[in-house]
Formats: sequence, structure tokens, C-alpha cells
Amino acid sequence: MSNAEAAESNPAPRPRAGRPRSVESRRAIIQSAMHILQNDGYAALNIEAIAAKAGVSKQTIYRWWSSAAFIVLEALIADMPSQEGLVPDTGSIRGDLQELVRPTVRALSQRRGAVYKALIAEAQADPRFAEAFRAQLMSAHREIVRAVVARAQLRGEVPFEVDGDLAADLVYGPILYRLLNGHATLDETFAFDLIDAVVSGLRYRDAGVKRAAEAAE
Amino acid sequence: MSNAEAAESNPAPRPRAGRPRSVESRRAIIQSAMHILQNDGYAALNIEAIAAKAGVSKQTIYRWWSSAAFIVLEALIADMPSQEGLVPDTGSIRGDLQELVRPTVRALSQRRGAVYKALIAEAQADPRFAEAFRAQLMSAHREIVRAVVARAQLRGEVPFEVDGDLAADLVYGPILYRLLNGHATLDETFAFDLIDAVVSGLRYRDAGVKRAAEAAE
Amino acid sequence: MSNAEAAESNPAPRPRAGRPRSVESRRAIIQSAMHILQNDGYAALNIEAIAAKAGVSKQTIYRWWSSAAFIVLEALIADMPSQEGLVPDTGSIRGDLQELVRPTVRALSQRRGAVYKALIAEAQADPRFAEAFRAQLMSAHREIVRAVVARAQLRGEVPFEVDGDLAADLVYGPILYRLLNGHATLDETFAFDLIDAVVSGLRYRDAGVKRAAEAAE
Amino acid sequence: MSNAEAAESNPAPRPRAGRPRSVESRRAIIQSAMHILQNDGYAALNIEAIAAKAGVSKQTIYRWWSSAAFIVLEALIADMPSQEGLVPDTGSIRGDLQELVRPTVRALSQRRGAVYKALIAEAQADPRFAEAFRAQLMSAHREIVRAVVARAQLRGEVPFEVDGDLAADLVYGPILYRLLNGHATLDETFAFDLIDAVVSGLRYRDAGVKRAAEAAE
DNA sequence: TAATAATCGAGACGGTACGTCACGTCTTGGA
DNA sequence: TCCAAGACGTGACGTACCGTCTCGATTATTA
Repeated sequence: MSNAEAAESNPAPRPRAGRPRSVESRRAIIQSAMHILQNDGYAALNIEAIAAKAGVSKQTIYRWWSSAAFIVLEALIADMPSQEGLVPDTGSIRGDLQELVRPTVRALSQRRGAVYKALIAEAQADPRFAEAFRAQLMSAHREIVRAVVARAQLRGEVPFEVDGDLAADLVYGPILYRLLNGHATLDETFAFDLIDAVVSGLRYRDAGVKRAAEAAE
Repeated sequence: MSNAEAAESNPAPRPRAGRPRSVESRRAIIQSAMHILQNDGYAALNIEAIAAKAGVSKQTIYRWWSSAAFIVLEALIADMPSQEGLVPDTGSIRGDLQELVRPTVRALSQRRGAVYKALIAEAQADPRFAEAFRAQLMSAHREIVRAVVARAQLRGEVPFEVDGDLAADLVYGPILYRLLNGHATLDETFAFDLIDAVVSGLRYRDAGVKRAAEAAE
Repeated sequence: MSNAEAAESNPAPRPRAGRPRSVESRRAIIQSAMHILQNDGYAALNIEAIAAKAGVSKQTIYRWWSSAAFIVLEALIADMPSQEGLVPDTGSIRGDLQELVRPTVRALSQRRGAVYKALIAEAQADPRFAEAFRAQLMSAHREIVRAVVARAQLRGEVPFEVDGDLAADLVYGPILYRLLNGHATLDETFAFDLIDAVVSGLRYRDAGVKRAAEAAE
Repeated sequence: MSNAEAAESNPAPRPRAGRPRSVESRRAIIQSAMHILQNDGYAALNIEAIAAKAGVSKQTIYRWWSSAAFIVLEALIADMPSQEGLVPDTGSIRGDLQELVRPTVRALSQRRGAVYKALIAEAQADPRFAEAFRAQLMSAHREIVRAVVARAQLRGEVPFEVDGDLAADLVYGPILYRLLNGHATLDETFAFDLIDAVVSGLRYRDAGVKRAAEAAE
């Protein structure tokens, strides 16, 4: 969560001394950043360009964000519909995951994909951003999968031994892989086949484990 | 494939006029690049630093490579053991994939991981490098999985409907995800669980498809 | 003259409405400025540093001074011993000027020298400060020389044609020159030789003028 | 002496490896600097402005000069007529010094004055520039006075005890003082009176010294 | 006793210039 | 034709101060 967010959600909004942060500047910076990102690509997204476009001093940007990636992350979070926090509930794990993955794949195959690619690339070079990206964005997505799996376990669809974290890896891993490596398209067919395989893998995992144990004897 | 590779694999290495390419410079450049990469990280890997360390002019580097990433890619390929091209053959798809994934995961959890992270990040910003990375490195890994799956299909372990490409996505996707997102470690347990789930997913995929078809009615 | 001085010397200090100026802040600002000047040099003397050291807001500084140089000037004036205003009276112009120049040279060869150098440099870039520096500091020094010369003229030591202003130039010019150019030290010997030459120059000036007039014929 | 000067005067101009320094860039930088200085004043003379006007990169400027002041100094030296190195020879010390000081005073009262003021101010903040300014500019002026005095001593006009360095201080000190302090104009009258007093001071100095020695008894 | 007025600290703001870094290109002499 | 050396224009970096502008709080005079 960014400083600004923290301040806003502060239960005791003690009016600190000094001139308060300009909300117009904040908005202009985030909007300018997203505008440049959409129009000219992440390579063109630098602090000087954002500052110039937003009519803001570089110092003001650096005061609140440590790099352009953090600005984009903040925009992404602000843009994230709270309904996305709602876990789909179709009655089956297969349906839930389909419901979850299909829009994700669709979004990533469009403009959103380039943004995520850039942020993930950025995270490889900046550990501080990696941590923020993981905590503020990725973990929310993973949490949904965990919740879906937990519900399926209560329903008896999936054995209790199945780890929700592994399930999240199985779901998002291949999507990320295609997104970043670009060896194939992110389309509906892929989403269907991916979920199909993941669900089968989770359901029949006990059989596999048993067989592996037998092989180890 | 880089210019250098193209020149080397040229079946008719017609000796062009002029001074031939210096093999010492080529070696020094690649070694210096890898040395900087290991010691100071990818962020410190720039052409000027490589040139200085290798005792080479920048021009010489630019003549043969278009960016530092290509140098690293060339080093990686040269370093890639030809035996890695061999498809493991343990008699079961589970064993084959275990044999394949365990050393991969081990390598990525060590120094090799940082190198891959950096190159994948670079690929997001440079489409030309992305293409080279995919063609020269990733495709080889994917091909092995496809071969393993094909053999398992002949053995009757896995239905023929299973797509080898999807299998590769299922295997490498989660690995890449953990590598890049860093939410969990790349260890033996993960490798085992991953393969376990993937194999189950591939084997029982028909059942899942059938059930999905039924649900669609 | 600064606003502060004007306010203090205001014969009718009609108490304006509102919170009065904080004497602690004024003192802290001046002391902090001199402390920074002595320890880190004039280059490090900026408003932000003074404000931070004095525990004062920048606004408060800007309200009363237009630049750091004015703060230093105020400190210098406050520090200036009123006895320095006393014209030395040894009975001879030579003795008077020696009495005047020796302590000046000694002070300038120590810490005071750096302060003067900085202020004179500042005056070259800021005409408003130049005016203040001249009026509040330099003119006092020059006035003493003029008084000494006038007394010597009454005594008959120096012809009445001699201009007191030129005498001040002759006395302080070389001192300033050595201070700013740094080609030689400001020491007792220099002070003695300087005054010796100046006094001779002033005393026998008529001879020179007469000879010059003859040459002009 | 700047690097460039050193290189030019190098008796063995060994053609060093690498691209040679661009003479056009050097010329453009110096001209642009002087142009800005004349038109907008020293306060507006910053590296970015010079680079922009000269169509040159900042790096190129920083490669050869450490500040704008050094550029101006180089321009001043290049502009310095070699005939200025010639010592005036009118047959009398009075005439020689008049010949020397009159054009100096005239130049300083015009555009040249602002340049000198700025450079002397700069020298107070930058010891490295102070050294260069002293060695490359001031020392030449002082040397002329020393030569004039030495000739006058051979002629018997001035006693041998007179120190040429003190003479230089006496001549240039008051000029500098008026230039920097601005309490009076630099005009012909001042030049005449100054030299008149200095010559008298130097000629009759023995009398003064004798009198001082008597006083010390 | 309130209203008015000026000050104070804190600190965010737009702005300018800094000096550095790395880029990719160009221009030498020499191999 | 390649090589090392190294200078060049370009563009962005992150920092330092500038002088100004809100804030809430404080402290005086004035109504």
C-alpha cells in the first residue's frame, strides 16, 4: 500500500503540519504516466517525461514514488475493481477457475498485457518494486485461487492435501509464461485447456502421490 | 541467432578480405560480460563496462552484438551442455519430467536464476532479443517436454489428445512464475509436487473433458 | 540597511498589530549562519541549511533577509566593535595608519578574511548587496582613513591637495588585492611597507604633481 | 595553462590514439560563453546554456573545463594581445606606469570590467580557479610592473630597496578596489592620481624608512 | 472578550541547473 | 577489414536549492 493510501486510510487523520500534498499533482502524475505508457510504451516512460506532461516538478514525483514503475502500480491498484476481489462461485472448481481465468487472459491479451510485462520486467531489476508488486497485486490474484480451492475442498471436489499455493502457481504460471515468452497466444482455448488440466491435476493428485510412493518402494 | 553464430555455422566460410575477427576479443568480451553479471548484477552490465574490462573498444562490441543481453545469451548457449539436449528416458512420463525439472529448478535457484530473470526482463523491452531468446533457448527446453509427452503417448501413459505445447506450458510456467515473482522458493518439493500435478492433469484430462462436456449440457 | 535594522532604529517604534518578530529565531538564524560559514565555508551557506540548523522555517528567513549574504553582513556589523569607530590618534599620520592597518591585516589573515572574501564575491553578483556592503561596512573603514588624513593636513604633515578618498584607496586597495588574489600573505611586514609607501606618496605628492605639470607643458 | 594549451604547445605533438578533439566544438564553446557573458551577464553563464548555444553536449564541456569560469579565462588569455607583454618604455617610471595603467583602467571601466569582477568573485569560491587565474592572468600584469620598477632602479629613479611586488600591489590594489567595491569610477583622473602617489611613495620611500627607523629608537 | 493581524514551524510545490552515466556513432593511427 | 582509443551529440538520471505557497498554531494589538 502506498504512502498516500496509508494516509487516506489512517483512522486518525491527524492534520500534519505543513502544506498538504497536492491531489491535483498526484492525479496529473498518474494520468500522465498511464497516458505515456499507453501511447509510447514503457521504454518511453521516464520521470522527466511524466513531469513535463503533468506540469509538475521532478522533485514532486521523487518525493512520493521511487520510480515510474511504482506510479504505474498505483494506477493499476486504483483501477482494480473491487469486484475483482469477489471470488467467483459457480458451484464447481472448474467453473470458478474458468470464471476467474477467462477475463484475466482476455485482459492480458490486450493493453493490460504490455503493462504487466513491463512491470514484471521492472521487478526483476528492482527488489523493492518486486516486493510491492507481489504484495499489492499478485497476492490478491493468488488469494482468489486459494479461496476457490478451499471451497472445492469443502465440497469434496478436491482432496485436502492439495496446496492452494501450488494451485495458484499452476493457474497463473502458464499464463505468465505465455505472456512473457510470447510463444503462443493468450486466448479462450488456452484458458479452457489450462483450467481443464489444472483441475484434473488437483483432483487426481492423490492417485499420483500414491503411485509415486509405490514407485519409491 | 547472432551474427557471430551465423558466421561460424556458415557452411562455406569464404574468407572475406581484411583483418579477420579477433577470437581473443570475442572471448574476452563474453568472459567479461559474465564476470560482471555474476559479480555486480545485470544492472551493472553495460557495454562500456564490458569494453573496459575486456580491454576492447566499444565499437568492436557493437560490431558483433546489438546489446549486452545478446552477449549473455551467447554465453549461455555456449555453456549449455549438449547432453541437456538428450531427452531423459526413465520409462515413465513422471520419471522423465522429474529427471528434467529437478536439475532445472536447482540451477535456477542458484546463480543461473538471476541470469534468466535478467534476460527474460530484457526480452520484454527488446522484441529482437525476445525472438532470439525464445528461438535459441526456450524452444530447446520446450522441445524436450514435447518429446517426453510424445513418448508417453506411444506408451499409452497419456492420451493422444494431450498437446505437447500445453504440457510445456504447464511444466515451465509455474517454474518461471516462482522464479520471476519470488513468492516461494524453487526447491525439490516444489519440483515433485509440480510434476505430480502436471502428470495427473495430463493423464486424466479426458475424464475432465468428458465431465466438462457433461456440465455444458 | 536591512529591515531589521530599520525596525530597531525606528525612533517611533509604534507596535504594529500581530505577533511580534521572534528574537530567538533572529538570533538562531544569525548564529547558525556564522557557524556554517566558519565550519563548512561560504559555498555551504544556503537558506535551507541555515533554516534546518536554526530550527526555523525558510519563510521566516526570507521574511527578514533577501539572501544569506545579508545575514552575514548583519552579523558582521553587530560584531563590529564600536571602538573600531574611534580614529587612532598617535600624533602622526604614519602612526595612525599603522595603528589602523595592523589589526585589520591581522584579522583578515585569519577567519575574518574568508568572510570578507565571500561577501565581496557575493557583492559582484548582487548589486543590492553590493550597495549594502559598501554603505554599512566599507564606508566606515574609508571614513577613518579620511579622518586621519584630515587631521594630518591640519598638522601640516600632508598637503591639503591630497584627497582623502584616494588615500583610502591606497590603503585598502593593496590589502584587498592580496586578500582576494592570494599572491602573498597579509602580514606585519606588508602592513608596515604599505603604510610607509602610502605616507610617502601622500606627503611628497605636490612634488610629483609639479613635475607632472611641467611635463605637460 | 589548460589542457588544450598544453597540447598545443607540446613540442612533440605525438598523435594520440582515438578521435582528436574537435576544434569547432572548442571554438563554439568559447564563443558561446563569451556571447552569453556579454549579453546576459555572468549570472546567466551556466554550462547548460553554453552547451545549448554552442550545439555541444555538456559532457564535452566538462571533459575540457571544470567550470564556466575556466572557459572565460581561456577566452581572455586567447584574447590577450601579445603586445601587452611588452613593457612600456617612456624613459621614466611615471610615464611607464601611466602608459600601463591608463588603458587598463579604460578597459576595466567598460565591458572588460564586468568580466574581471565575475572571475575574481568566482576565484573566491573555487581555489583551483583562483590558482589558474592568478598564474595565467594576474601574474602577467604584475610582472610588467616589476619590470618597470627594475628599469627605474637601474636608471636611479627608484631606490634598490623598493620591492617590485609591493609596487604591483600599490598599482593594481586600488584599481581592483574601485572595480570591486564600486565606490568611485575608474577614470583617467584616478589613473593619474594613483600613479602620481605610487611613484612618489616609491621614490621617497628611503626617507620614510629612515624616519621610521628613527621613530623606532 | 472577541476580532484582527502578523508571525511562527513545517513542509509541499514548480522550477532551474547541477554533474554523471551510458548510449550508439564517428574519427583517428595502426595491425 | 578489423582493432584500441577516445571524443562526440543525445538523453535521462537523481540531487540540491531556489523562492513561493499553504497548513495549523501562536501571540500580539485593536475593537
